[in-house]
Amino acid sequence: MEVENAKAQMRKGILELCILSVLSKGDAYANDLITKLKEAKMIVVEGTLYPLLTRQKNLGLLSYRWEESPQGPPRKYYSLTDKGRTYLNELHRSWDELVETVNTLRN
Amino acid sequence: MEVENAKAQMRKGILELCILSVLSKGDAYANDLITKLKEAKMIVVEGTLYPLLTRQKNLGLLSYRWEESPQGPPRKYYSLTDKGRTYLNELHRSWDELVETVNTLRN
DNA sequence: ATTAATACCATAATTTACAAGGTATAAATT
DNA sequence: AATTTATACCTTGTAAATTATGGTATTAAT
Repeated sequence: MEVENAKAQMRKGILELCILSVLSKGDAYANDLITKLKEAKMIVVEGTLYPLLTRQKNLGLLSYRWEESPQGPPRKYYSLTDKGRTYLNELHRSWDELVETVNTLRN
Repeated sequence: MEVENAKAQMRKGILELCILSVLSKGDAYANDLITKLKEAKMIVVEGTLYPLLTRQKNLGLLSYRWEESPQGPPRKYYSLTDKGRTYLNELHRSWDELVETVNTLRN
């Protein structure tokens, strides 16, 4: 049980990196993101995702446009901005450093 | 600035793994840990470390003994228990999975 | 006796993810 | 025409964690 908690903790803070990574490969709306992240075993729920997307948009990392849905209300498609792309690169560097750090401590 | 925040976020939840990793190589007291983690570029502050050590001790992952200091008050040396060692192995597995997940999303 | 260095710990505030619930749109069903 | 179903976005309250801050205690040196 404790391990589950630890895994959840580890995932925190990496979500941002994962979301931007998915968007770097193509625009997506919320459900796309949830599906793709779940496929990669990175679990996210709506209540976590929506505020995060809004925050990234407010920071200028993302933009969005409305698009009709084949069924139901319109979808908000998010797109990585130039600023977001730059930021993602920095995140990737930080992530690599972190992996290196853990390896160092681990031996 | 935003990147710094993100880096801090990423570090969260990985601290536990790092602390146990350091202790797996030998007993240490709080300042030892801070020094060694800082050397590996994993920044920790006292206010984070002490509650974490206490929690891990309460979970039975760590034990401790008092030892005289050459200067100043006695030191609390923490030691990994058998349970802690088992737990650390599980954390390592979780960490490897997480690295794999991020790699998948990243391409 | 006072100061300085070391060390442990507790409390309050901020931040974050998550659970839960709410609102709205469009198509299909009755 | 009205209701149901599926989809989609969003908000609020709660629980958990880190961090900032400050406090207490011990030892040695001044």
